[in-house]
Amino acid sequence: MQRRRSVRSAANSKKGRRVPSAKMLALDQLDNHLGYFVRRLQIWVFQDFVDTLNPMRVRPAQYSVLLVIAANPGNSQAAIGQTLGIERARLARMLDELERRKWVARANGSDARSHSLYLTPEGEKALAKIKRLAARHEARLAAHVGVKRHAQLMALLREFG
Amino acid sequence: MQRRRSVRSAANSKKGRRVPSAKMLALDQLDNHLGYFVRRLQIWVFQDFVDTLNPMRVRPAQYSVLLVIAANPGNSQAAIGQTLGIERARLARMLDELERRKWVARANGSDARSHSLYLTPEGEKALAKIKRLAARHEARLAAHVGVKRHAQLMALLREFG
DNA sequence: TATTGTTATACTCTATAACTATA
DNA sequence: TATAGTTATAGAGTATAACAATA
Repeated sequence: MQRRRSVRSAANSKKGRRVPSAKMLALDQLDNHLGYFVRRLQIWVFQDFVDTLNPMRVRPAQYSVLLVIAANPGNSQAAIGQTLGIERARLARMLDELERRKWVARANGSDARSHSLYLTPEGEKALAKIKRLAARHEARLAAHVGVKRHAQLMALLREFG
Repeated sequence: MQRRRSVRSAANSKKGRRVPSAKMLALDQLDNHLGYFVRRLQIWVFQDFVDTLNPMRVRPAQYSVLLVIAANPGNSQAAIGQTLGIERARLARMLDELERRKWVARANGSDARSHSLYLTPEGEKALAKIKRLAARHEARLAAHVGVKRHAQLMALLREFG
């Protein structure tokens, strides 16, 4: 269900196409758009997260869902989705996958329309491993942007929202 | 080819499903991941960009390509793609679309394998309008995160990447 | 009537592979 | 043999709509 390890980490490998020393062109107005830099950083983060978490085959959105279920057991799909900004149709299919892997269980709540979400014991164990890998990713990210800049960015973005 | 104006800006409209005052759950470790905040901000930026640029039907990646072609006329697809980190297969199809709209022209370069990219006069005119809308988006973004924070984030990210 | 969750469709973006035509 | 560009396929993520069961 998941793509195999990214080739990025194996750049210039026997199979990989040689990457010529990137000719960088003028960015013009792009240099004045915060969104451009945010996007470039976000792509790096996403890629490194996927590579680092590859042993557990977990993607960023799945990780966020597992964390929020673990921290708020018994909540509905609607609550999880609203917290993380994940669309309910997408979350339903994501939970199908997490349930298939026996990490998450959908129980029946008081309101018969909704499900109460929990991690299974197996899910708790998996999440412990996942958290260790996620911490490793975060350390790489800090090294990538610079430890000081990482702290400054974190402070600015956290106080914002 | 492009989706109609997002419903987000028309939240709680007659057709839209009512959004209950979002119940926010504990984020746990997510609060220590820079990538989480970057991702949330990136989603806002992307959505606002698409909404603001909707009159010209231009998406962020298209905008970046138009800008870089305009600032570096005559370059190859490979050079544009490397500068912006856009995969060549994706760029080829994006240029098909921009050529179809008569904004971009692919000329033959010295090397018969490559194309030299230019904006057409029509493309130049369109880009002028697009730049005005993009500036409006950037002002909204600054208001959204706070003008001071916007400047701080810009400085941090620009000096980094 | 409104909400929760589900299924389905369509489009964007990313990742790959295979192909052509050149070099 | 390698490069520039194209075409094709698959998966993730997002946006919508429509539906069943329940409130």
